[in-house]
Amino acid sequence: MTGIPGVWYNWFDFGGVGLRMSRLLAPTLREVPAEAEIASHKLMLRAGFIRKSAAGVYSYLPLGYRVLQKIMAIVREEMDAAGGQEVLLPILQPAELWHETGRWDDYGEEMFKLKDRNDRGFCLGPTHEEITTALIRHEVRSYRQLPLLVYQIQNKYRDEIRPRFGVMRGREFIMKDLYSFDRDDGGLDESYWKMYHAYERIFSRCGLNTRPVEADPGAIGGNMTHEFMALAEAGEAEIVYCSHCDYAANVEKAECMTPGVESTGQLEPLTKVSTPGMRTVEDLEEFFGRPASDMIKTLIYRSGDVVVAALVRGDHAVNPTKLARAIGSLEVELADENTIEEVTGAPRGFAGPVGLKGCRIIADPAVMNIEAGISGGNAVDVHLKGINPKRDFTPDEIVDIRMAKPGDPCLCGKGTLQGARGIEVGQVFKLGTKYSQALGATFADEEGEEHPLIMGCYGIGVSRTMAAVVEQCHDQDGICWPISLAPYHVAIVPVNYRDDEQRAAAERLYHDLCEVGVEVLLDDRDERPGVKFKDADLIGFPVRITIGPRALANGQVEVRWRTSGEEYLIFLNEVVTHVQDRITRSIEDVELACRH
RNA sequence: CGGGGCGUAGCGCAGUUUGGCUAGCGCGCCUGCCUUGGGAGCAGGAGGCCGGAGGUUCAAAUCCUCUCGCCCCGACCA
Repeated sequence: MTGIPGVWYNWFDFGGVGLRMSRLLAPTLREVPAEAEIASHKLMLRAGFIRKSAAGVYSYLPLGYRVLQKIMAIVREEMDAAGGQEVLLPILQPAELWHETGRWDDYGEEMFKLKDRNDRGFCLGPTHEEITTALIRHEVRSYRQLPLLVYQIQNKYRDEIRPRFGVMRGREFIMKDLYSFDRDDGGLDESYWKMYHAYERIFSRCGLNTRPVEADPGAIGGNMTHEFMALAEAGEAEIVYCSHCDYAANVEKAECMTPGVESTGQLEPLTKVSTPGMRTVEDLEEFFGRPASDMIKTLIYRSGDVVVAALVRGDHAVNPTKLARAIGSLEVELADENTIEEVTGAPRGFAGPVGLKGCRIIADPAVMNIEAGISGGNAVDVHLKGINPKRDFTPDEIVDIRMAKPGDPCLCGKGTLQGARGIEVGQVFKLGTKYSQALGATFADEEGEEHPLIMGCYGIGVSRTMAAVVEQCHDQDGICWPISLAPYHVAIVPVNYRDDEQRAAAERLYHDLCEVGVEVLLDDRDERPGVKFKDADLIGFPVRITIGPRALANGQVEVRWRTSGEEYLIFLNEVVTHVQDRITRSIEDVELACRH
């Protein structure tokens, strides 16, 4: 079969590279289904790409499945090019493995758990660290077999607290996971960056505008990780990036410069002030006539049995992820009213660091630069002013627990942090030995000494990537597929298919384009032209070739490019070569561009 | 899990407050005519356990109880 480079032909035939619209299962909807909120969800439903089967569980119709296949093909090419080997692993996984790593309980409610007829525990794999490591521990013995990179592209299952936005956050979703096994940190580092760069290529080949950001490793463990964020307003993640340097991070992790001392050189005496009913920073600003940056916000958090007071400047917010890290736990939550009273001796709104005894105190460095601050007095309706942190209290720890926000100065000292929202389409992790140790996956070095394998894991949300692309590539009329992912490259639209001349020209063009390997859909329906144009725009074919009476009389047809709106007439005898060339070139351009 | 909302034809909705006649409208679907450069027009037609179960009543889409499902906002994640 001749073909266009980069186009992946499935081994089970789609019925050639062409298809007639009258045969295609793509039920387009004029009206927007009530359940859809964001553009990608609406459009994927309306264009007949997906249908819902349960909350967070979707069927992919032919057009949707073709797009998925193309994404997977790109992922495969890049994983293989980076030395990955594809495997197929169980989705149904035995509970014992998950008990060995402790994640049967850690994963909790989010894991789909089930039992077989003999009452043995199983789960539907939410991820594949356990099963992969368990496989490798039996098969890899020697340093000579390293590094090893294995990956799989499969359905994963997570009983999400709140599935939403169509396939963006499903409970059943397709994910690529690659696991790297190395003998030492140097090897891991190499694997990590190999994947990092492969990800950059994958997403640009998919036509996605992504940005790698530093992230918090969270529950999965490990110590270094980047998330690949597709920039989009509908994104659920908040990121910041520097206007000057390369710094970019998830806000959960983001750091920024600690504001310097704006010294007045004058210390004030510590004074008690009666502040009836004033609980918020805003109340205090008004009452004292001082800016929020003079306030010491004191928030009581708990994590299990541990209670801590978190101190940040009044105009800053606490970053719970950083706070959790600071106290060495996975998560923290704001303490309830009772706990606050117990610890501070006052109701919520009057906590302060001076004289606070009931718990650990963690202060953000910015707090320590305040010279004469205001904070709660640990008694009803009492605040203290003139607080000098260095003089009046001693935190147990001074550590960055502040939520960075747009406008804050970057650590580089030159730029300012900008804000953006992103869809997390991929993540690369340095895992270390957490799983290899728990599961006893070791190798023998040159001396015959056993060591745990050093692991990394690297995920791509394949189905989510599809939604992210639609989120970035659409307009009022529908989806604008990048050529590399389009379910078909070209739609041929005869204005009136019943017209003999138009039909003959359309059929010939259809045949010729198929023959040179262009993926083409012929709209042979007996519909009025408006209907066919609307559907073509909605589905998002990169190229539309319209065959109408006027141009056809001159032996011409109209070529229109979906994304740019570029439109021109071309002679029938040139159109095949022309379209094939342009499509080939635009695919190759993207591929070349991401080779360096 | 907390808060809010919704389940009536394939899709979008009205009707529910104040129980009552054959359960409606638009889109889509089927048949015919007509029409063919941006979701045409006319005529005819099919399609409903009004989410489910129980109750109140002469009578329930409508009132009561219980249940199931879905959506949105929050805490989690590819």
